[in-house]
Amino acid sequence: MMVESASETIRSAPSGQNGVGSLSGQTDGSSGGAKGTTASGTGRDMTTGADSNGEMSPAELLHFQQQQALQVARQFLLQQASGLSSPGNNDSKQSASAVQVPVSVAMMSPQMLTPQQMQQILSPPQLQALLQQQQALMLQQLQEYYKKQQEQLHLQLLTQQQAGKPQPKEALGNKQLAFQQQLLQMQQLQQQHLLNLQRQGLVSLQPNQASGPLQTLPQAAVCPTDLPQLWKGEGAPGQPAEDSVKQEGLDLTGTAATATSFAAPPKVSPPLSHHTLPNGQPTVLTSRRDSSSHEETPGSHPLYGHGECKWPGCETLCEDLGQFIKHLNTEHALDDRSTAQCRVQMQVVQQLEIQLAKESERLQAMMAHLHMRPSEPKPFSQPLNPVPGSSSFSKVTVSAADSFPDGLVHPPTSAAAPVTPLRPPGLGSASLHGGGPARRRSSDKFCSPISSELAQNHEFYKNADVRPPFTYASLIRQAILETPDRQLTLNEIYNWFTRMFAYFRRNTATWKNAVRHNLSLHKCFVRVENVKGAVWTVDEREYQKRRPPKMTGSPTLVKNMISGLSYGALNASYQAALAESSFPLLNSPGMLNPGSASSLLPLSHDDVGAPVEPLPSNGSSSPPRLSPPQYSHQVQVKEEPAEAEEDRQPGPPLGTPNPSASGPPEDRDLEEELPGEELS
DNA sequence: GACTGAGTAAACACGG
DNA sequence: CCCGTGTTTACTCAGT
Repeated sequence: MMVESASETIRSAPSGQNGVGSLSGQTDGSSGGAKGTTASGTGRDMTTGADSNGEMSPAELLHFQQQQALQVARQFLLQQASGLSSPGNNDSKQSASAVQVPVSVAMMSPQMLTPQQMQQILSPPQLQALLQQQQALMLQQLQEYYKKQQEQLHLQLLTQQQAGKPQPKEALGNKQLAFQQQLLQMQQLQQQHLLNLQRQGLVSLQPNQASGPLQTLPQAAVCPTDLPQLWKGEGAPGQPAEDSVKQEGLDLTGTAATATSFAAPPKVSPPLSHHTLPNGQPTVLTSRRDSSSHEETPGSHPLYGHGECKWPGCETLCEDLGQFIKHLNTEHALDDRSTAQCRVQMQVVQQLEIQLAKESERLQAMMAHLHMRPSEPKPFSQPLNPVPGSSSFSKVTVSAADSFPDGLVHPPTSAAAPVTPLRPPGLGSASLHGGGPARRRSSDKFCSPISSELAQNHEFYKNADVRPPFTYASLIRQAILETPDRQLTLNEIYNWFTRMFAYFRRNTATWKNAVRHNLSLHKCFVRVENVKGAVWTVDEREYQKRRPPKMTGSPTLVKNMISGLSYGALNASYQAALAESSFPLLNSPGMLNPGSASSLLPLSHDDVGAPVEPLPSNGSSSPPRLSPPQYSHQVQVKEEPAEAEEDRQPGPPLGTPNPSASGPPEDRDLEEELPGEELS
């Protein structure tokens, strides 16, 4: 019909979803724009020279860091007094602290400093600690700084690409080079600063310590490829955060990632007596390997790649794995230095994790923003879990959940998806299946409780001319239950439809007729003569009955259930389904207001009461549970009295064992209902 | 292929 | 007579 075609078009529109593209675009834009400098300019400047950069110059940064270092130094001295450092004896304390900084430096500044340079700087305990703290600070600063640079570069790259002139990779490489030069410069400044400190007696350097303090900077340089990738990963279109995480993990393979796995300080910090294991690997490394999937791959090692040692700051070339192992054992044995390096690496990882968390948060916020735009509803991957595999029961579940219009029961939708999708759950799958009149029965099965679904996509349905994935019955019921007194006139129902759904602002004759048809057809809708005329109410019991579980497949099972004699015969899957479907109900007892609640309760008592108890899955036979919706449905359908009306017979059901009353007691009911509904 | 739920269309009755 | 409301029937479609 026309309606259908209309919905069809609408569906296609949102499904086109170019959200990804826009998302990425925004990401890039925000990231780049936030920096406040023109990407192009920055990039070129960087190519030529470090100082021409318009942003915070390395010198400035260094100056700032130096000031911080002084401050930290004072703090450190105080801390030393309080014995904050390593618990071990004085020696260990000294050695540990003494090693840490240099090591970290060494591992961080591999590319930047030559071994000689690194050896050059020696550090006493205090300096070590100072540097360590300073390092943390600078690490953060550098990472941010570097990130900015990368953002700019990325932005520039994008800009140029958009201009149809794909920038040669060299350009980017040059920029990175320039940036590294900047870093180097900063390192040098830092070294000078350190020397000054040394002269002043603030610190003294030990010869055997690997590199100077400045190496911290390089740490960022070590990760230059990592950070940008991480950033790109999140910003890149179609590249979910997960990918970025993966990338990070990959990039940091052997470093950050692995370090994280064995980040437990106790393991690392205290110098262990034993250095190597049978396999020749250091204890620390071994443990790391063990936890790593890489370990399993013979001939590979997380710390070995491209023929060189990936140990932070090492890069020693190794012909093969064997040589590498040897190298590991000799150069990276479990000593203070390695331990300190691990610590530093831990810091790196922590920083990255923090950064990742931040970026993830941002990504979510961006996605939320984009998806929540009512004007541009975007299709969304099915956020709901239609309970695959239990289709026959899912329906019951839905209906049960539907019984709580107040929205107390929220489908997994919101929980599952970080962002509340505007796109109606049912649209993607069944509700909009093409062609023909809108037959959304299936969608109804898939959709979450109408109340929550509506609550979440309220704006969407309100503005988008999309047919809601609910049946007329469920919509009518929702409309009625939304009102305080749980009753509506026909006209009010009409109004609710038009108010809530843009879709129902057209073809009024059609859907109004359908509404009337449903009101009359379904027993769950009860017409009540009111002072002001006739109003419609909902009989929850009937509504629940309306959707008997698809037990057709197992008539015997149904019979068994009805008889109430073979509850134990219920197969596990069915019981599981019962339990599953029961949860929604369990959570939403409050949803029922006096009126509907009263009507619903009987149901639970009737059907649940006897039958449920035997069911182990639910564990509790507590009436409020209504756990066995399907079950109850079945029973009701078959034998339950049709007191659908106003459920004024809560007693009978309870008192008289309905289950067993497979016939006699409720004859009248059966006669009333069966002919019409079941036997028809 | 039968059964069933759902949507649509239409006829009809009734009362304001 | 028109309109809104309510009931009922018939048909079709889709899922099981």
